[in-house]
Amino acid sequence: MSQATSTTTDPAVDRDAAALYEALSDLIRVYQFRDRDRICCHDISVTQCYALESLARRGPLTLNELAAELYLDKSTVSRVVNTIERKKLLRRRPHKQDRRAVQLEITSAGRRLQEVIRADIEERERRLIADFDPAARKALIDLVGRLAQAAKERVSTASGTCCSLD
Amino acid sequence: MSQATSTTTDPAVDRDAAALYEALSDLIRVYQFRDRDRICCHDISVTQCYALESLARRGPLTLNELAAELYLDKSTVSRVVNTIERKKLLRRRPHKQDRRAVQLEITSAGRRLQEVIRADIEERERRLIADFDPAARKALIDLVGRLAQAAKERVSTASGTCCSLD
DNA sequence: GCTTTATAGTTGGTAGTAACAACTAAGGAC
DNA sequence: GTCCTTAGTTGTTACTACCAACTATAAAGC
Repeated sequence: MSQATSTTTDPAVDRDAAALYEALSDLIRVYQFRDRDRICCHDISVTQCYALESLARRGPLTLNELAAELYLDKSTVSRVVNTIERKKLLRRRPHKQDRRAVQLEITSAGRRLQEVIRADIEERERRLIADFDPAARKALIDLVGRLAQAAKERVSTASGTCCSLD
Repeated sequence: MSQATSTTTDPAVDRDAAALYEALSDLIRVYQFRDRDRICCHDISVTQCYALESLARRGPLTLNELAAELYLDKSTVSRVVNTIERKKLLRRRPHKQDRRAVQLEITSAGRRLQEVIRADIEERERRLIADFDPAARKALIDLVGRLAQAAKERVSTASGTCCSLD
């Protein structure tokens, strides 16, 4: 964390930032497509799957918590939850302490489906990285993790309104 | 490229695949959000921005070519193009050789907007990686690039119907 | 050259995503 | 107990995304 967080003067960083931008937008585009394709054939959308995954990973959540987890507006999540609930993949339960809130719980069917999808995507992942040598794999996972973490921190601190910048 | 592409027996690969799955879905979720936030304040959506970016990078494309580039159905792209055209960020031109086809061309306003957004996102990218040492940055860019490439190849070969699975 | 057959793009229809704003109901402060 | 806040839902609007059906042009077959 140097003083030059606002605008780097190091040309190497600039170059790398541009390269990373390219590589990441490419990756994300392909991944989005692949996930769309992979997930939709289980009669569930990508967002719905993310929601299930969050519930599977984190246990029961309130609607607001889930919205925060997914970086979505609570109204959007409320509707997404409706759809998933209709498919009996999760349940709305009254919250123990707070009667305004709901507890969202994944059902066993939901968990099963989520497992299938996860296994499916992981299998693809496995094939992708099988060609990488172990050290490269480790580096990749580590770096992507750090990048995600860093991005997450930026988002939560800079959160709120659009274009508030920094 | 070993013989064991279908199901790896190497437990290290399995573990790494799971870890990568976690890290990448995290990253993609945050990035999608961030991009949504970043781009939408320029009165343009993420998909629209991808379309502009493709045209800026690759020059004039037909609608089908753009659809392939974005991994979207041509009907979707046709409508996305409508929206962007309405905003005068691109032009539909008759194709020279083929009167059925259209040439999609980014306008100078489109290019300017795309530049602003790219610079904006790159600035964020720069801050994210500024904390990484140069070697790690290089490794990250290289690995993400390879991953995107590998994913792209898989997608295009395994393409076609959903759940066709190799 | 004229009839298939294929391709490029648009439009219709449907479902879901996503935001903001307005609302209801419940909790907490005083 | 009124006032303010918070949890979720619903109304509204616009866009994303698919498949299927359509029009117009191009290319192949004969």
